[in-house]
Amino acid sequence: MDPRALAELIRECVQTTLPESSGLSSDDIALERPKNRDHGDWATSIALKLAKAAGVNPRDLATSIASELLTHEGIASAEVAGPGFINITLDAGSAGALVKTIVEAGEAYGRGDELTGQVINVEYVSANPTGPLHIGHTRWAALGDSLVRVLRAAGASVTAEFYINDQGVQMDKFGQSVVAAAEGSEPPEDGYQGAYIHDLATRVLERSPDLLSLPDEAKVGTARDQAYELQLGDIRESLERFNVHFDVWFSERTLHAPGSDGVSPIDESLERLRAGGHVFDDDGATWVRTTDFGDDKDRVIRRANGAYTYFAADAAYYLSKSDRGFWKKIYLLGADHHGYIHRLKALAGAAGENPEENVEILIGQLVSINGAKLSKRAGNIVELDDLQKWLGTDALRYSLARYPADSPLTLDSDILTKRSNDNPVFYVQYAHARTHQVARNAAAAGVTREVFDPSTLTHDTESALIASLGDFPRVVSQAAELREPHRIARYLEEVASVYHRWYDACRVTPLGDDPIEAVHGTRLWLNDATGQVLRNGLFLLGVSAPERM
RNA sequence: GCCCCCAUAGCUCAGGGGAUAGAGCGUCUGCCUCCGGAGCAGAAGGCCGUAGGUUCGAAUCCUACUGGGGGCACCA
Repeated sequence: MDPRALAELIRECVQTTLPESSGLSSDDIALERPKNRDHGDWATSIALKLAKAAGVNPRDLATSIASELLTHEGIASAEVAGPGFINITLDAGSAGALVKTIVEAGEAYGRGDELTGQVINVEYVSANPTGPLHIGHTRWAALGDSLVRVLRAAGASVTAEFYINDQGVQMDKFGQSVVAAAEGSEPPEDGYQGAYIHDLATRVLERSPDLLSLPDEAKVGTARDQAYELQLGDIRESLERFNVHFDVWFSERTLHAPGSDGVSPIDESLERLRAGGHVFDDDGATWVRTTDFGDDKDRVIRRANGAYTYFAADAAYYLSKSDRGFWKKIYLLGADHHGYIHRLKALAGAAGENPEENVEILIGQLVSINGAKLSKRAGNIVELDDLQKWLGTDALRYSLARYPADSPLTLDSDILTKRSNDNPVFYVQYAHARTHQVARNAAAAGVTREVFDPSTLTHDTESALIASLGDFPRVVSQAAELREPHRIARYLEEVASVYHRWYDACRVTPLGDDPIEAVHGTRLWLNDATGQVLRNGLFLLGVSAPERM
């Protein structure tokens, strides 16, 4: 019996004992795994929750529900504890049936439909194409990609998008910096520096040998656009190597570019906002009254000199996402961008959407790492490429996805480079490799999955492992709803731990010359189910699940 | 000044109202005659920043304060 079925059963029992609770749905049944295994497979506090409104004693209500539960098949025990908890133990056969379900579902196990029908755009990383990705981008890349995977697992239709800030003065500075490197002259003030700029200059010169003989304006423009293309290509390659995939690379320039009618998307979006009544002119400039939607000050969208602000591009970009059919726009931003929250929410309001529902901004705190060498190449930052070569994709992705985004994080390089259970990613991957090793050994010993008798799975570690595997769908669904992929990692560590304990206590392959019995084949199913769950979970984190290590 | 985030074991961190607050590291003690010891079992270590409040019940929700991080452009 899986948790959903159990929750439904409890709901029926509650309704039988307390008829006035007919409005209850199985989602209202708070079902949790007791921390202490002695308290059974599952516990519910439903009696505590309902007692007050019903005007009855919680323990009495719990006792009635528990005795009703006991009349149903599959429930081994239902005991009332403490103020009114009901501790439920499933019988071995009923609990173990889940094992076969998992193996048969395969990759689909854990996927759900909670978010089916939601069309979501997730924008993350969105680095300027003027230099390599650094450790901060790396955190959002790992987190964002995992979030996308988790949302998809929950049934959502998700587009992963990278917004390229390829317009504006910083791009010109970038071009000037490359020219300076090519000429061997001083870079501009606040320009880009580091060996990578010289590398880019060399590559640009290879593509455009006549660069330096061009007139100044064309020279900077050419250098800028060529270096931009090269740098963006490097960023894409870095991300693909990091197992992070974007569906859409959205160029800010396209928002500024006039269409055949001479009107740019930004021009058009300004008119749309104006038509909505949220635009006013003051002091020669054009403003959006974002204070109507909770912003702390109104925002200039077009300066008195006629130039659009960055906010104008934000607005046009937002409308583009809406026009492309995205019901929900999720932004992953660094802590230094939290000032954007009100502005983006206000844009949603000004666009006639619901700021609470259509925009979601996840602010991530800073990340740093002990023992990292700063990149001389890119000028004293910690680069994604260096981190990846140093720690490996799996360790890096896992350790970044393992923590919630909203707490500052300091990684410990000593632990990440170890190949032992100090290092959680190896602990989990090792458990997965072990499921394959056990399966190989079982096959060699003649144990097969022909027999499946879940009533033989009676050991404490077996009921614990089964219960743990049964949690996976709800963990995925929680991770999706809360936008917290780190829950997957924590869960996998739990599964790995319970699996190792089981492995220590229960053998799949009989000892010595002992005969092969039903329990061995059944345990092979359990072993394989565990491997499947670990594999499915690691996939959601973008981490490999090796069969041998 | 205003806004956002954080504060849990010596360290790095989990714990979206529930039972005795957890994991790994570090410290201490056990377990290799057989499926990988890259593992397992156990011990020690906590006024959950402070003070109030809500609740049958608060690390969790609310308020204030203290301490730390980040941010407040007609820059991009």
